[in-house]
Amino acid sequence: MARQKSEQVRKAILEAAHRLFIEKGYIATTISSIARAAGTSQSNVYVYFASKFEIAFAVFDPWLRTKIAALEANVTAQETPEERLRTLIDGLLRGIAADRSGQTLTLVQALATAKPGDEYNPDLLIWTMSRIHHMIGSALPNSDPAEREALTHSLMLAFDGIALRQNLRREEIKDSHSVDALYMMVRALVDRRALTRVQEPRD
Amino acid sequence: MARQKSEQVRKAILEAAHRLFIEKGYIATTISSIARAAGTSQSNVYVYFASKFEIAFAVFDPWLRTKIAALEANVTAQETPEERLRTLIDGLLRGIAADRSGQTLTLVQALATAKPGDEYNPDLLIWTMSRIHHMIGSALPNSDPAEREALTHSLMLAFDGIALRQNLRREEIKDSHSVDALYMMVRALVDRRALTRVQEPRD
DNA sequence: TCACATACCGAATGACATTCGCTATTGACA
DNA sequence: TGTCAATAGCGAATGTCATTCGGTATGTGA
Repeated sequence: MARQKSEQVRKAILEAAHRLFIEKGYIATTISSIARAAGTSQSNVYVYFASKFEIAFAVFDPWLRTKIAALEANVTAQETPEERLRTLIDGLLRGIAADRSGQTLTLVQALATAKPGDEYNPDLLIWTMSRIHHMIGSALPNSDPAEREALTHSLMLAFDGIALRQNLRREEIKDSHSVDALYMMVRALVDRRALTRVQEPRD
Repeated sequence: MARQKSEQVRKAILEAAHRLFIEKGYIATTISSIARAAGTSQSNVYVYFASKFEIAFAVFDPWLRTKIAALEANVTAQETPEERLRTLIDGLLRGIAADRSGQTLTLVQALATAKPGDEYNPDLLIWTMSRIHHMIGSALPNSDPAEREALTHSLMLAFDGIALRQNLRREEIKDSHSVDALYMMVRALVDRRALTRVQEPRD
C-alpha cells in the first residue's frame, strides 16, 4: 500500500556513489554529494539506504561479483594448469585487489570505519571464497583437499593484505614483489608434489 | 626561549591514548577523552601533536618496536631453523598482527581514515622489514637471497591481511587457517630445496 | 626584573552522518 | 472515481567530532 520506492532513484544513488567512491574514496565522499549527484535530497537517501555503510556494501557487492566472474572465465579459458594458476593469482591480486580504479578501497575504508551496528551479509564473502576455491581446483588438479583449502585461505589473506596497502601504505613496499613472492611459494608447493611423486611414485 | 613543553604532559597524553585505543579503537577514541584521561585540555593536546593521526603513530611506533624486538629474541632463542620458522610466523601473525589487545587495529584505522596531509615516517616500516628479513635468514639458512626477499614480502603482506581482518571481517574466515596455510607453503618451499638437493647434489 | 614566546584553556568553527517535522504522492480499497 | 493512510521526498535541525581561535598566565633567557 501507499507510495513505492522508485527503482530509478535507487539506481541513481548507487551509480552516483559508485562513481564518487572511485573518484574520492569512501571516506571523502559525503552523503550530501551522493544525493546531489543522484538528483535527490540528502535525507531521501536514507529512505533507500539505512546508512553510508550500507551504500558502500550495495556498491561493492555487484562490483566484486562481476570482477570475480570475469576472472573465473579468464582462468577457465587457459590451456594448462600452470597458466590457470598464474592467471588466478595475477588477476585476483593485481587485477582486483590492487585496482585503484575499483571498489576495493571502498570496502576497506567502509569496514575500517564501521560502527557497531554496521552489519553486512556474509553471502558475498562465502561466495567469493567458494569461487576461488573452485578456481584453485582447476589450477591445481590432483592436489589434495587440505592443500586447496589452505591455498584458498592464503589467497584471501593476500587479497586483504593488498587491499589494505592499496592506498594506506607507502611506496616503500612494492605490491608487485609480494604477488611474485606468493606465486613463487605456490609454485614451490606444486613442484614439491611433483618431486615427491618422482621420488616415491605411487599414482 | 620561553616556556617549554612538559615531558610529563606528553607522556600522559601518549599513555591515555595507548589505553583508550586498545579499549575502544582509534576511531571511537576522541581527542576530548584522551585529554580528559591525560588531565589536560582538548586544545592543549594540539600543542604536543599536530593531529589525531600523529598521536596514533606516536603510540604505534614504540609498541611495534617492542613487540618485534621481543619476537626476535624469541626466534633467536630457538634451537633449530624449523623451530625458528614456526616461532617467527606464529609470533608475527598470531602474536602481533592478530592481537586484539594490541595497537595493530589502531594503525589500520588510522591509515584507513588518514587525510591527504597525514604523512608518516617510513623508518618504522623499513626497520620492521629489515628485522623480519633478518629473522628469515636465521630460520632459513642457506636459502638464496631472492627467496629470503620474497618471504619477507609475503610475511609483511600476510601481516597486513591479518591486521585488516582483525575486527573488520567476519568470523566466517578463520585467521588460524590462513596462518597455518602460510606456514605450510613456506615449509613446502624449504622442503623443495631439500628435495632438489637430494636429486641434484652439488655442494 | 623584564619581556616575549608559548603552554594552556574555554569557546568557537566547520564537516559530516543521521534524524525530524512537514508536505505531497500514490496505490489499495470502497 | 473518490478517499485515505502509508510513505517518498524535502529543508532544516541535531549531535559528534577534529581542529582552530582568542585570550591568559607562566617559565625562560636576557
